[in-house]
Amino acid sequence: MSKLATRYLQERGYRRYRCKVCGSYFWSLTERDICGDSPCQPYMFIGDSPVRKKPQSLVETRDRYLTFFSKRGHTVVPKYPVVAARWREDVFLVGASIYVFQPWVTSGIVPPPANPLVISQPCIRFTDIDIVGRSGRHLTGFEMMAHHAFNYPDKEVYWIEETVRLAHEFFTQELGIPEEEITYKESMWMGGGNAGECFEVLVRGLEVATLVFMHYKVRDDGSLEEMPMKIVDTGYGLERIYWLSTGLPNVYEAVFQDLVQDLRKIMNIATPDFSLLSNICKVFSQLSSEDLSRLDVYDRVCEKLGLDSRQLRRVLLENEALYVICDHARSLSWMVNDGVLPSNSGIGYLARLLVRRVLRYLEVLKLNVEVEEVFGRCMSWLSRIYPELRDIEHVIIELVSLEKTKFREAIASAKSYIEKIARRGKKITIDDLVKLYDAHGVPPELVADICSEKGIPVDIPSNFYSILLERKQKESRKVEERSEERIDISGIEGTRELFYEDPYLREFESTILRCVRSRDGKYYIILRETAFYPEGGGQPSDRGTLILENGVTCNVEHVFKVGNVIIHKCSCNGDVAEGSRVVGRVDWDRRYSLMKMHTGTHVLLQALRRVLGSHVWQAGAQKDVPYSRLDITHYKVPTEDEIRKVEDLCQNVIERGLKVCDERLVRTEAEMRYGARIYQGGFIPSPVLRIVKIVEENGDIYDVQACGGTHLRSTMEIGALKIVRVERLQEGVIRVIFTTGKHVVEHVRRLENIIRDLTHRLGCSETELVKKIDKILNDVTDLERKCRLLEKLIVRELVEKSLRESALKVGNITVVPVIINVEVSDQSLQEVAREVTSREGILLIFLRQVDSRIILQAFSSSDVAKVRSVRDIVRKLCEEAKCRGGGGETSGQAVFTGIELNNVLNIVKDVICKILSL
RNA sequence: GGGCCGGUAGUCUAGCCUGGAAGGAUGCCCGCCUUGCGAGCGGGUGGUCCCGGGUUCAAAUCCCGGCCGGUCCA
Repeated sequence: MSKLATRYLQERGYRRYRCKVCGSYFWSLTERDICGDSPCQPYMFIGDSPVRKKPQSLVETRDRYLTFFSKRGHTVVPKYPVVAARWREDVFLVGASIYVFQPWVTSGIVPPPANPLVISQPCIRFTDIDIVGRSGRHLTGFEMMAHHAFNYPDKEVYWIEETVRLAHEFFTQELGIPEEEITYKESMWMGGGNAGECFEVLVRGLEVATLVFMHYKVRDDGSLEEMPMKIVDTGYGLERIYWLSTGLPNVYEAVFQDLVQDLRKIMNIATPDFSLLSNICKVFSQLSSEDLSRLDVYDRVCEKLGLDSRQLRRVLLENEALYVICDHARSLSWMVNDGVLPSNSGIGYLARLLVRRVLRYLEVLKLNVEVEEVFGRCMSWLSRIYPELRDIEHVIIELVSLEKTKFREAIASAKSYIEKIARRGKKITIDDLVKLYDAHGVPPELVADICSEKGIPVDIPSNFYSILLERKQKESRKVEERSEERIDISGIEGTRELFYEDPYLREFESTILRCVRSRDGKYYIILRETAFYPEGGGQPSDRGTLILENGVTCNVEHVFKVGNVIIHKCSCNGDVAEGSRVVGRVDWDRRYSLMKMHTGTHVLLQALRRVLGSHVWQAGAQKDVPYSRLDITHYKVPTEDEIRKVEDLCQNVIERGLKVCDERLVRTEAEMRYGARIYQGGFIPSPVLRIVKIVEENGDIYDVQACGGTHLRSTMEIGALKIVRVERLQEGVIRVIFTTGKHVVEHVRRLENIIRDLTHRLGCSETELVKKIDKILNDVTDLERKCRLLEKLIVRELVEKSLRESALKVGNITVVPVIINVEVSDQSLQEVAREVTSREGILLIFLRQVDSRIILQAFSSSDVAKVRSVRDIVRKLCEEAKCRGGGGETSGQAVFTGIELNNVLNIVKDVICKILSL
């Protein structure tokens, strides 16, 4: 008997059967030979929903779910961000509700926020992106509703029996689905590092929920390891359940109903016949993902349904585009709101992919509508359902617009690339198609488009994307390894951290627990307690001195943490004895500056969020003196006006002297109290978080973050904050360089010095600086021109003199040797040469002495080249004399070494006469 | 994080494979034609060929390293 057998289902009359199509075991009230999943059976609910107690909207479906479980002892937990990277480093996006609790809760280190709990968690998955809008049921973004129970060895909440009962009652009692419609298919689920047996809950061909009984950890090699915890991990597809209840032809029509209609209006697309859509969807439900992603899928389906594909292709493609737009707009706005902006690398690329796909559909369909308008409609619809998105509506539209511009540029450059190939009379090969896509971002559909416009033949293989994939897989990857300083810390418990107990402590006494001397003569000292802050969280370590009781002084150069032990790297003027008492003195001037920088970073980040939008998250930070930097997620370099607003807001917070305080909270407790916005500094590998808050006068929170740094008591101590520079670090990441406190004054002094220096050198006042520099630049250009004219005058004179005095006539050719005895630019020489050789029958030879070498430059008229090319002449010279050189038809050069200028002149004359008279 | 493509007058771009006087278009200035506009014709102007190193007699071109931009994939 299966591990998943439940008394509950058996008592209700459920029996175990085996699906004759897929071979899976499943439980059903009535006798069946098909499991009830697609593709084993087609959808049977379209136009005929089995849901008797229908919810009226998506929101109502979610509310009823949450209420149902909350009435049955579950605590409702608010949703988490979709960007999992904020609290874990193994995945980019939340792909299932359980991701929120991995690995801290699932491994038993941290208690869950409630137990049992219920949540509706937005999730994003890119695995099926190619068939979104087409399969009828796939979305990149969806809400996974879930009830979770965490069973500890000493405390069981509930397991399989109760989970199945709750699920069954939800579907039958809350939604009123007749229980003979529901089947439970046995399967196995893996994800996020855990696994377990599961039930797929199926209703008329649609999987509406998965009940996972997670009790394995997945090892790195893929094998399973039993966990001490047993976790009920369920997942109910909000969108699918609502779709089921509407009986509409596909999930998109159900979820995005009025938005789809609105888009049809502005895009001038006719509403298709729903019975046709229903038939299509039923056929699609039985196709594999691979078949669905084929370019000719619509032709095949029409054939199957006996319909004319030419007419239908367009209709179906238009609707696919509509569905893709709705889905992608929702996923994108979720991601942007959590600080993910379109970019060429990292997680940002996934956001760009969403925008690019929408742009691609609009471009291919040639719909007479701008993408800004389309997203405008989407955003105003989405803001009604997800009110937190209202703030970023304009952000989405602006960045979509930026992406559109880039896409247009890509298409333009593709056009010129294609034209170039056509101009050369070549055909467009698969290599070209790959290059156009890979390097320019233009998909083959659009290449075909451009080519047909220009009447260039092109053949696009229908398996283009699999060809691409094959090529990609050949590329290998490198792995980096880092080496760290290794100090033996065995037997030492954690160092007491005085800098947390009192961040203002600058002098302390302690005992040396261990001291290791390294090969380079540095001492690595471990104390029982310390006020020296170790490097971490973007704050550099403290410096200062340790003074031993025997008078030896250690200069603390670096401080770092290994596990819970803090290590001081020092250079000392004597031997350091373990057990000795020491007095530690922190370089307070530096540390106090760093505290101003750190608290300033929090003030600044919050100001940036408030001025630029809630999509702004910290992407990295480094505090330092005299300048610190803060990297933020944002899609363009902020304007001067925005910078000014941010600075003003910071100054306001500084002058109001807001209180800064910290507290230690268990991870889940902190998340519940303050939300995911605490994760600004990146992944923190600890079950307990130190929360740093800046609190307004009325008790509101100005800023709250999980942070391990040393902070001021009041923002007033920052003194002043000035943004020094902003720059684009990568696409979607902006670096803000700023300074605080007395370093602001020093910064101003540095600027003043530069200006003063300039005014002194230029002999003008500050206000005249720009004008003066303009004048100088103009003068320089002017002088350069005059200089060139004079150089040419000199060279011309030398040439004329040679023509008069030393030119040789060989047949019709005049050989003109010119010795250049003044320093002139190559450009002037060439320009004169061009003038002279525009006459017929001239062979001009410039000779110059440079150091011990003699440089020859030869230029000839084009008719001379027909007799003898300069290349030949120079070659002959090199045979006869000690020189190296070469050239082309009408110009060339050679270098002579170890020979006098006059000798060179004679050899040159001889050789040229000889070769020209041959 | 990795791969690929690119960086040449104010702007767009050819040349790069196969090293040998940096070319075209557009803009700008002057002149001519025209009643004027538009346009056309002629002349002129504008370049650290992204930066650094190497190879070479010679590098925009070949090699190595950086910077910047684009793009695809995890």
